[in-house]
Amino acid sequence: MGLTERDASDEALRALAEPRRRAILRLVAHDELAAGEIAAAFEVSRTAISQHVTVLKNAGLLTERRDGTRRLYRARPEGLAELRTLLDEMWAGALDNARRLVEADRGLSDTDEEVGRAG
Amino acid sequence: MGLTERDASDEALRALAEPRRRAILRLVAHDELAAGEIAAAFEVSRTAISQHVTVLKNAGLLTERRDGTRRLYRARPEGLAELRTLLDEMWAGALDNARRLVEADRGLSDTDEEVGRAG
DNA sequence: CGTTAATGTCAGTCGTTGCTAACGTTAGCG
DNA sequence: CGCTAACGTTAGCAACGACTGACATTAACG
Repeated sequence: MGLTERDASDEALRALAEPRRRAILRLVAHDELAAGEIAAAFEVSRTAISQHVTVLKNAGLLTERRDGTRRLYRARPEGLAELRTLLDEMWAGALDNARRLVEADRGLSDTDEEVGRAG
Repeated sequence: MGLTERDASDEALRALAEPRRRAILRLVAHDELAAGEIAAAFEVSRTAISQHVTVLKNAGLLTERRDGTRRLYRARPEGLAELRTLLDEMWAGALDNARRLVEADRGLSDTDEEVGRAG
């Protein structure tokens, strides 16, 4: 079967996988900035930044607002929230696994598995 | 350039960007499975699965336990928690932005800080 | 209407990565 | 030992993605 997963969560997760895109997102999380201002914060060309911004916009992590020839961007909290929901789902599954180990530990003292260990 | 970010969060985020790796993670979130069992759940070769598991392990999202010639894997909740923390930081920034807009609507004026430049 | 400013888009290059096939490694069995 | 089973590892290839330079587009201004 096709493994070409194409939902919004996948797109947003893949967009966040890029360090440069995360930097852009942090930049526009505090203030609404124009494309030129964003590009000025990096050493790469404006073309690269424009493409990154397009990816972030398609992923629903960014909002575009036009003001004359300029285009202002800012982070979209809803997009981040969706990502956190996806992570929470996986986290719930892992927690279910951890709880199973804890229950097994109640009845058995032979196993030496460690769960929730800060390393 | 000096933008080669190499912390654990970056590695985990990039590991989760792959749909196949997310599927593996969901698989071992419910039960502890051997490498062969994981590979049997997909159409790709065992080699590909082994490499994906290595990536997930290096990202701190997986735990390896050896039993004879077999290697059992299960999800590590801490790794997911770190990712959620990273997302929460970004989310906090976006919320700060939203709160600023709300305060502006109420007529309050606040001092803004300069944006950190990369480079 | 022509010019400039701000920005997006296209084609091509190059590093990265997910994949397969072949080989190496470790643990159990006789 | 030799043999088998369950893995990981390496080399090589094809696809994807990030980047740059050149061109297209849109809006203000005289």
